[in-house]
Amino acid sequence: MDSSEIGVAVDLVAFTLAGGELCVLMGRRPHPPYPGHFALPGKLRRAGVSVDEVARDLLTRTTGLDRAWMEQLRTFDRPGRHGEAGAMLVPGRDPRGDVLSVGYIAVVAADRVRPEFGGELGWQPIRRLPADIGFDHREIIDYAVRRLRSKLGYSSLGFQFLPEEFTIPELKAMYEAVLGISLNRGNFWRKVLEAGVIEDTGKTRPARGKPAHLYRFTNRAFGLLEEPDGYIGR
Amino acid sequence: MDSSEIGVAVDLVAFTLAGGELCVLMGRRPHPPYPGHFALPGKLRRAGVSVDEVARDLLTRTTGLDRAWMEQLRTFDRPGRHGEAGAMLVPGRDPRGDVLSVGYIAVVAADRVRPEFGGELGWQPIRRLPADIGFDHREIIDYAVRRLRSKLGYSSLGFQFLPEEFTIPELKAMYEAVLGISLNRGNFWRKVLEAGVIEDTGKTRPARGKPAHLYRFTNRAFGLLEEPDGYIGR
DNA sequence: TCAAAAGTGTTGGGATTACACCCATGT
DNA sequence: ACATGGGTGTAATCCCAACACTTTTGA
Repeated sequence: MDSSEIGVAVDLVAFTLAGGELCVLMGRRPHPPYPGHFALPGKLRRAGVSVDEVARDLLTRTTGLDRAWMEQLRTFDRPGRHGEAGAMLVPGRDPRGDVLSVGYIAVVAADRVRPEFGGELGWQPIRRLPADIGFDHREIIDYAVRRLRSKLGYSSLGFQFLPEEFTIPELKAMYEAVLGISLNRGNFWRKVLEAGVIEDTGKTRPARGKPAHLYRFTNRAFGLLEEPDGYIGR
Repeated sequence: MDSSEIGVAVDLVAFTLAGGELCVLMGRRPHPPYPGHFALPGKLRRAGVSVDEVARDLLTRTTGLDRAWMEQLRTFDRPGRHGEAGAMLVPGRDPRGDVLSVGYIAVVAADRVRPEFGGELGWQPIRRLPADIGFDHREIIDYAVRRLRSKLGYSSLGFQFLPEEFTIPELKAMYEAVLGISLNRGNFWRKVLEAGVIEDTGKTRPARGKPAHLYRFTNRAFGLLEEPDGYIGR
């Protein structure tokens, strides 16, 4: 890439629930820049291919899934500062050149995750992220976590973490893992049932005590309120 | 621009209150593409200059202001579809080529607006937008209005529409104009005073009836809750 | 029969809503 | 004095957090 050209990259922040914790998909970089560092899955946008398509391709290549909840996060841009003679004074977000990154956020159901896919990739718990993260990817992840937590409150996004059928305690555990707080059992119950967004399947799942009812998500109530903000894909 | 290259543009959605209505800054295009159509102020990003800087420069060139509340909105990208022979099948968002746009949103105080600046530019009321808007700028504006209305509820953004000193009825009128709804006078009063985000200046402004107190914004209360981006933590 | 986890009911208080009423000023 | 718009009080209601209690299973 010529130094006067601008590159456009797409970086993907894919979340899942693993081991009861909120995790993000990252890999260890084999080559410079930032060799040995962790980084988000990323790819350069080529002419004629939209960033949405690049993000979807990234998701498929890294998780094996071709459909999941995704939306654009933000564009991250910090070019390097050059002096009179053209020497670099302050490095930008990508040492290779002037590359801006369009961040995407994805949520993957725990039972759909295939960790072996994509070679070096793995799920990193958000509460114990590696210290050596390349580029500005730590900043991108922090921003993505805030957006995720925020959207959990006013959208049906949370159900994307769960399998087709789930119990209310599992639903509660998901909220607690993502938000990083603990919720009141009784109040959570009433709230989620009165919202009318889940329906009983009639089945139950054995537990250590009383078996729990299995529910499934129904978009009946959310559908009216939720905007088609960033839903990509069918 | 070569057909295999990617262009990065910045488009600015600048809002203000004019004539008691929410308005957006637009100009009429003198040249193709979309000659005679309305469009947002926009500019190509050149190497070494961040999109933030381009957006700030756009604001200065169009409104004469060098500081105002601004934030990145989203990146809009829809390249054209080409057939086997390279012929265009479906046009993209910019007929000139493969240009993605990083949208920005700005809020300008009504008393700071200089409509004569920037030649052809003018403020268009959001409720009566022109039918002939070029590119995908109508989509960008609609998205920006939704974001603006949403952020009004959980951030101090609204005060950016008003001059340094304002009355509570003026504050209420601003909220009503931006949200497009009417609010209860008495409840608005209590809510805004109990929030502790404004302080009395001691001065009054004459009105048709009883003179109204002049207040000024104090970020004391918001400062603790508001994060850099506007997300409120708990 | 006891522990563990699912599921339900009750209650007090803070926030929101609707609306009535008083106050200060120009004409 | 009266119309106009600023400013205040209050009762009804809704929502929510806290917490105690009951139910159903496995060991």
